[in-house]
Amino acid sequence: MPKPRRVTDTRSGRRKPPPRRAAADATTAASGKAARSRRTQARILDAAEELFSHHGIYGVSIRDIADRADVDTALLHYHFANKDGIYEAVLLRRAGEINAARMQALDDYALACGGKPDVEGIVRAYLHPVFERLRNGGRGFNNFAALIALANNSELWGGGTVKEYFDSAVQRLIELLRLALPKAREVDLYWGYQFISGALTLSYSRNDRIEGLSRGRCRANDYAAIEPRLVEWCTAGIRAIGARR
Amino acid sequence: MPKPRRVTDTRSGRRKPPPRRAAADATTAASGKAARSRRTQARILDAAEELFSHHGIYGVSIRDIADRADVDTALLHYHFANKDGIYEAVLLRRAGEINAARMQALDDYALACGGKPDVEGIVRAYLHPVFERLRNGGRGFNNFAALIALANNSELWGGGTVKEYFDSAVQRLIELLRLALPKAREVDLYWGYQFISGALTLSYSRNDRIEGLSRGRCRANDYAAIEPRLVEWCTAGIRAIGARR
DNA sequence: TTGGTTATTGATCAAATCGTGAATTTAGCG
DNA sequence: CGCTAAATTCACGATTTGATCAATAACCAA
Repeated sequence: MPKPRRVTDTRSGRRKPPPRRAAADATTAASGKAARSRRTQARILDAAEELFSHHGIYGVSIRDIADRADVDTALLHYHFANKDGIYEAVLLRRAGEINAARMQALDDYALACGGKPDVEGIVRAYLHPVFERLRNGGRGFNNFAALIALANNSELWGGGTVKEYFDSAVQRLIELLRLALPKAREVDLYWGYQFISGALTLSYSRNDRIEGLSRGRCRANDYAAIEPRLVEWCTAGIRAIGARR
Repeated sequence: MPKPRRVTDTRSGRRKPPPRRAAADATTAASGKAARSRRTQARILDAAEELFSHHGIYGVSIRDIADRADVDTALLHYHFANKDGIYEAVLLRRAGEINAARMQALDDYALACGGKPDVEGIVRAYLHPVFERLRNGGRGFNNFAALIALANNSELWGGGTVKEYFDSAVQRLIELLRLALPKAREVDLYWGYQFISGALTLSYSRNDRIEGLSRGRCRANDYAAIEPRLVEWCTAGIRAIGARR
């Protein structure tokens, strides 16, 4: 049975000298001890990200990660204390960045529309940063996204803490929708977000079903096909749901 | 590492006398050896269903299931050969029934509408059987649904085989949508289904986020609130996406 | 060079896990 | 009743897993 979840403060349990990444300068210098350390940490996280996204958190052992990253298992404990630490580090590495990008896109649009946002523009701003990264972010981001999809539709590890990293952008999204649809009821907007989230999540999850169903006419990771359709879909949905009485 | 996935034919690997449920009569007789056997199997599956839906497949051990079902671990091997067998049995127990119900609902509507289906009616027919069971199917069905949500947004065990149990109803759904929207393009209907599926899946997954986001104004399992909104949402979305040029 | 700190490895432990085969109970049948 | 086969328990072995500790390698500063 999974040991009692202790999502908070896994890091404090560490007994070995903690790596102090804080003091390191922002330069991605290719030499030096600190740089090397950072590189191995990244390699470990890349391996963990990929394996976790495929097999789920409990389906991957510390040894699996160490093998794939080509380091000793003890090194994982040295850098991340324990398995929880690795998992959290994997999520935190990208969560902040993507949320910030969404926030930025929404703010940009809020400015550009001159106080008169419309649903389609809002939805597009909210969705685009993710699709952009799905297309150009390399395999790493796609693994991360699949992992998020896994965590999002379950209460597996990190269920509590990590999801909150995305909350601020969601609140901003709803705030803008309120401006665009002043007559819509509060709860309807929240349900609308829930539906957006579900469709988006499935888009980047590891789920090939549509390929079989459509007999190859749709490819599951054809993000260029998905993005515009999802924007139209959500726009129409929100307008419909926002018109409820 | 998760042992090499062998989703197909886990049952054949069994080395002990297979339980022959085929010959059993349909009566749910409360006495007799076969009946007792069936009851314990059901208890095992109930336990497994609940645990799997919470912790994922790799997060649950055979012992966990045995403890909760209050039987010996060896009995699980006797009835289901191994962990894969239990997992598949959990899914198969309900997958056929829910798919058949959906099929029936779609057929009923196709008849009732007199050859002139409209999007809203189709969507409602497709969604209703699930929501009905989410409300009245007892905790067991809700566990099953959460497990499906988990499997649907990942490629964990059963990813290949089991999902296909739902395919026939989906094909029927799309067939009807084609009638309702003769000008829509094929691929757009498939993408539409994908978006429906995503939103629906998130609805019955174990994901409380909306409760925090809405500061308690929406409850994640308030299916009476979700169903009508989801119908409106999907109807509007499909119409929009079907009007693409 | 030397010495100290950090990063990394190798060997190993205790606990947990899956699975098995022998033993025991239970139910039906002549 | 007594026999047989199915259902269930008991005890155990092999392997895996997360984690630790001492020992070594890499780096850097004096």
